[in-house]
Amino acid sequence: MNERATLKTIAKATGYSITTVSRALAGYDDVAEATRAVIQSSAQQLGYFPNLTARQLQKQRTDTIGIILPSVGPRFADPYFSLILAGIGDEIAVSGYDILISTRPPGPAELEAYRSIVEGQRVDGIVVIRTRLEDERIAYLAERGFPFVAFGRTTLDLDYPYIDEDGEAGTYELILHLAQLGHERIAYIAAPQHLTFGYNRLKGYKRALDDTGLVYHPEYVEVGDLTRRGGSAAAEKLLAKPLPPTAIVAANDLMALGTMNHLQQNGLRIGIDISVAGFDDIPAAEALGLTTLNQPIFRIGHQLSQMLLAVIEGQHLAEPKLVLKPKLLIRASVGPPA
Amino acid sequence: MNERATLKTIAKATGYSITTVSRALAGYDDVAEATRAVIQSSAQQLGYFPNLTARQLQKQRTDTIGIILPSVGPRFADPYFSLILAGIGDEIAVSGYDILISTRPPGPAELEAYRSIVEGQRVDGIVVIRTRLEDERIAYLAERGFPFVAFGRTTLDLDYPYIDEDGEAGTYELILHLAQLGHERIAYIAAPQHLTFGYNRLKGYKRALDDTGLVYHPEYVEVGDLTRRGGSAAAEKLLAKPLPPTAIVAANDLMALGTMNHLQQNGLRIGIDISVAGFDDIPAAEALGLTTLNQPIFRIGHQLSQMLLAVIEGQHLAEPKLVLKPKLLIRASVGPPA
DNA sequence: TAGATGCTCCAAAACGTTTTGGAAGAGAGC
DNA sequence: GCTCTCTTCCAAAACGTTTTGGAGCATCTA
Repeated sequence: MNERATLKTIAKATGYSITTVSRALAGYDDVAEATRAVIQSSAQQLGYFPNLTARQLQKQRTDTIGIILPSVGPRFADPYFSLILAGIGDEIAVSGYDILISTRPPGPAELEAYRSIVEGQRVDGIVVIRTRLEDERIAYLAERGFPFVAFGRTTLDLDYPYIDEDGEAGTYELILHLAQLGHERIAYIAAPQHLTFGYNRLKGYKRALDDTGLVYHPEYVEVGDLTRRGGSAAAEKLLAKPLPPTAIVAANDLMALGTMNHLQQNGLRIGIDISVAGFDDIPAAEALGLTTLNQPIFRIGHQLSQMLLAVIEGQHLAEPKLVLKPKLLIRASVGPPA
Repeated sequence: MNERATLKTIAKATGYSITTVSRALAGYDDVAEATRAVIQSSAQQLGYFPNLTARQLQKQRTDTIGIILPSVGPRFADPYFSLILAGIGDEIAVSGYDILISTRPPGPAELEAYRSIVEGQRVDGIVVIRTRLEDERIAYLAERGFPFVAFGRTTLDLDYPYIDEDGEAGTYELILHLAQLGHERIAYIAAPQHLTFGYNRLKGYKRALDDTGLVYHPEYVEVGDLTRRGGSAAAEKLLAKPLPPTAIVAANDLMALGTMNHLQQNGLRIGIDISVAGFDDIPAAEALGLTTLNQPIFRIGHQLSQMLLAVIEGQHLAEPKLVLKPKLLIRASVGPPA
């Protein structure tokens, strides 16, 4: 690395002051066009590029937004995260913003990362994804008054902008569909219940059972860890019941895939001997004919970006709270009970 | 946002100088334990947190590495990117680093982003992923002498650290396997040929045909855009040939999935009427029984991180160039020709 | 008692930028 | 000749940190 050209370098080279050099390059009109030309050509020749860190310090803004991701291995392979990230990154880029990503295990280190990023002034705003019912991250950001938007609601009594899916309504519709097909023993592989979406989706399951006159049996509900493996393990337990379910609904597609794996290994024909459904509509779902609920995560990422930028600029949000109903996609993995 | 506490605030509050406050908090031993205690408690009470931007400016390092991702919509959903990102992020985090992500469309804006991030001193190092045969990004970084590692080789005559898969050997082995099963018309859906991995994988295909006495027919090769849709479109063209292939190999799993979709829609049974194989072993591949080549992308991300950190610290790399052979996974999507 | 040694502390410079508040000089108007 | 207004420029402060190179003072040694 050869030494970098700074404003001072150019100032020395051209004989003008640092101020003038700065203003010339920034396009201010209190510098003569002739001098501007001289300065610009000198800058060009020296390969000058402004030190963005210094600029950030001075301007007190970073043109960067932060996202903290849960680590814990390849779980991140969860298409959910990559899609939302793509949506956010794509959209935020057109406004000239970048994304700062910290990966932390959930827990104290995670909150510490939020503090570090916020108090350390490394970003102008934050997107919180996969909210929890009592989300300390949101509590912190709201209390701190720092610009942020969330993908997901909480049970906290706080006023903050978010987008969320209506996981309850989606699951409700799906269960209803199964009930109408004649299923009476519908098992559910739930997501961890401290996660908002996990809680809401399970709520939809229970409400649908209620409304269709079916009884809610806790033994037909397993909690999974959102991975394929977890889905497979839960399916195994459900199949071992004295009276196995005729349909298994998973709280996300990844677990539904795991369920399908396990069922097939046991010689069951999906959609004929037993029905399976998921939630998310990840790319593999279509390929496998998995009945699921689609939410346009990529576009939600776009919208979250736009909302966050508005918040950062202190604009008033027309719709600070958005709850989107997912779309039921019926595919071959679901059929009437055997 | 209430006003932030700085070193100056603490200095005023405690009566010590900024220097002493700074050194007390940084743990230097030239400050009395009594004063340190006073300063620490004051910092605590004022909720002090160092401004990381200022620190970066002073220390001339950011503890951040940069990655520039191609934008272009949901394509990013490509599990490739999310996996490598997860691998890098996970590993880099344990050393206290963060990741700065810019998403740019390939082209001049992309190179500009590299310049901005490098010259603007926003990161200490960069990971270049999905290299191209003549990669201007690598040319730039190498010429600039900036710390970086790449996932992928180039044809440039430059000495830089990288990890790459042996896409040629992998594809070669796969084609060989098909040939041994008796396939004679093996079609290939290639990746764009300016991408290193695309070029290498196709090379393996050609070499395998040669070595097995099969003839390379250009009309059995389509170039796809790496998406499901692209795979499906390519498969359609291949099926329309006067003498359709008995096996279709795609340069990545996503296109293989698209191919499977298309074939199934046309009533063909995968692995029986026609064989399909991919490359990458994305999560869906196992679920669908897709024969493919596995490369441990997540772990490669880990290794790339470690290499980059070593480069940043100026260490000598034991193995600056690594080419990994992918592992052939034979699944139900492949069988003898009908 | 002079000098040396340790322990605490701090002023100032530095990182590289932007912004503030003029100053110097030229030309215009009276 | 004097004031006013433009135009062009710049010194200095500011953003918040770390580092450099001492200074002041008490205690110890010879």
